[in-house]
Amino acid sequence: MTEPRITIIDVARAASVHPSTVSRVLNGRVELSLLPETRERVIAAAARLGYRPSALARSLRLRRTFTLGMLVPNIDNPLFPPIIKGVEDVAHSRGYNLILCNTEDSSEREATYLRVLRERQVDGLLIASSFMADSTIAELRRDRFPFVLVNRGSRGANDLAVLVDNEVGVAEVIEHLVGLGHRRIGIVAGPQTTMTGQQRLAAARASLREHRVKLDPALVAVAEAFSQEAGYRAARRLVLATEPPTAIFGANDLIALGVLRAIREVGLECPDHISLVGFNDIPQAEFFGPPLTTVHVPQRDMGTQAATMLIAQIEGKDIPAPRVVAEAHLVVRGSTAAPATLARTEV
Amino acid sequence: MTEPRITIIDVARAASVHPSTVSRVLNGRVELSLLPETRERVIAAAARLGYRPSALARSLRLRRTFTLGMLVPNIDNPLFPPIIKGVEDVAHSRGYNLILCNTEDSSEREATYLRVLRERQVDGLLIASSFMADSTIAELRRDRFPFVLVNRGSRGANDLAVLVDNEVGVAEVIEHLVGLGHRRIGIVAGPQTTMTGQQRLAAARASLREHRVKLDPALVAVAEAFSQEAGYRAARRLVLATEPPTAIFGANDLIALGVLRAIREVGLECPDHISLVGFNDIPQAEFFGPPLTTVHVPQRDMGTQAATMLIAQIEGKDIPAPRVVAEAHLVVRGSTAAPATLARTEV
DNA sequence: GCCGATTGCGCAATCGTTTTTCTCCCCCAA
DNA sequence: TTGGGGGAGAAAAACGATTGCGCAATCGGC
Repeated sequence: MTEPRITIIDVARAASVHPSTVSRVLNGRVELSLLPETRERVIAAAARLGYRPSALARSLRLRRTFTLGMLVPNIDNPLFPPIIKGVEDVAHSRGYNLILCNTEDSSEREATYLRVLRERQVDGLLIASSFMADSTIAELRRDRFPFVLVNRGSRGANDLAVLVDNEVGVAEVIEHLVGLGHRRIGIVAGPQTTMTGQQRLAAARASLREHRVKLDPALVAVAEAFSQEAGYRAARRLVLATEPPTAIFGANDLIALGVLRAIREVGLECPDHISLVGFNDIPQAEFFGPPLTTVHVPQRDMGTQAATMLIAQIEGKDIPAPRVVAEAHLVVRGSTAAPATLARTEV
Repeated sequence: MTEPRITIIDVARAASVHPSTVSRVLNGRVELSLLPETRERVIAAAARLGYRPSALARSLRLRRTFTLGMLVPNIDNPLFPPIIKGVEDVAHSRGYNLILCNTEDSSEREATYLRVLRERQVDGLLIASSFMADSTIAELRRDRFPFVLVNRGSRGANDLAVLVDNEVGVAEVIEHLVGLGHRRIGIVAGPQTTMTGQQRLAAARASLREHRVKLDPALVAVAEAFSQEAGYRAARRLVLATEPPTAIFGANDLIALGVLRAIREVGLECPDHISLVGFNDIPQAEFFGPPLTTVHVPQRDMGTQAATMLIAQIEGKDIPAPRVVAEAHLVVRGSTAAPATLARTEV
């Protein structure tokens, strides 16, 4: 730390060559021929001195950092870790590093991080943060800064993006609930400031309409975040309604957990009194009590695809399609059942 | 991207001053006096041109990156996200960035990442990765490279570390189980290549001895990782024993989930046939079916403490104590109950 | 009106690489 | 003997910032 850094110049001196020669040897450049003996001398000297190249100086000169930045809304949401792992896998195997930034759903932090990442000259950006203003994205687009949107769309026509098929996923949810006999279905939507929140709510509305099931406006609540707490707060109104729903669809699994808490708090049980469905199929969903019926999305895959697309863009390679839509399918577990009233009439 | 970068020189030209003046204005240096008018001209020019300082060049010159590196064994383990958030909070508020690296429990990846982080000249390191060889840590110590261990110890006497009080936590677990009447207690330990794995197993043995409860060697299994899958594989032997345990302690919550799966797979129920306890109290533990009895550790706090210590060390400030031991206390939920046999005799 | 202090800013070196261009030297052929 | 060619490595110019030092110009004091 305090002792002077060993530079390429020290190595050059130790090997009695010019620094530029050291650089060539260590980077394995073949354009210029080198005596095998010189090469060995340099390598030996570098090893002996414990030379560690300065990525900083290298990046400054190369104008390339081999670093990717990733903006995640909330790492506490178990949806993201697998995505991050996917990204990291690809990045690592292609020689890139990842700087991860947690925006905490705050657009102020988003802005700060974005600035910092650009100042640090990351080679590209993965944006999973859904609050980010479209204007910010437009700026990136204008600057031709490489980026890929993950799990969120943009108004920009052909921004690179890896999306989830919210329509199909939500349709399967509604289909399942209606099929079980539910007619009084509640929805705890995600924040309507996010595209995902909007899409899932719209898809639910459309799907209900298609099944000719009326959606009681009193049974629609909007959570201010994709979190358990927000889900809980939003759900309270639904479970306390004079005529509560027999099933509730939460816009993601965390919201669904909040709903579950609200259900229990008023002395009801899931799925006996109210069925519950989430979205995302976070890693522990099958262990919940009851095991959560939810929509599975290929999390890790989304990460690897996004990273692959980003690196392709950075390196100027061809990108097959600007947007990848990941399949989302319902996984039926224990949190859904036929409505109690129906069960009763059937008895 | 492709268009030439706007540098401090461009700003200087636009404001008709020398680059050094621009630097002084933008860094708010007070040693040297500047005419307010000049200052404004520079600021205006910088804003007009959309000047973005190069963190790379700055770091190179300053020999300081204002970046922290963090090595995490597995971001999939819900224990870590809250810790990471704690770290990030502090880092962010003190003007530092975080590079997060997921080592996947692979010492090879650990080594690679460590090298990369040092080449990138991070100012300090948070090490939560528990596989890391002591020799590697010794090297950091020898180089006087700032680092803080998180959720793991080291043989090095006074390395900075934020630890969990495994002894007390485990003692409470055993006390609880014994108090409920369990005498046939199984243990699924964590990898014995990690200090945490060793400590928790040793603490359990000690605590059982203290309560004069014999530990049947047939009821001790070691998981090769702190993961659900590893826990499941290790637990199968226990639940298939001729005389299975009436309670099992899993070395962390993920292992406990694996145990739960193994319990169910042989047609038993938790806690009716086998009680289950975990460790860490990961965020969704209370929603599991049954809600998991486990040891709570102040995750986010550990992160903030570790980051605070690291930054203090980097900035050469005083550090109150080299190691902080976070309290760990049992949280009783639904996965533990009196043993079935006992219940029967009591009836 | 002169001298020294102070103010305001320019100069140039530096951080550690990479890469293009240049030089030197040796060998061989005419 | 001379000129050309090519192989091996040296020189030097970037990359974009920071900062100790120095130099004018102004100001105050006597």
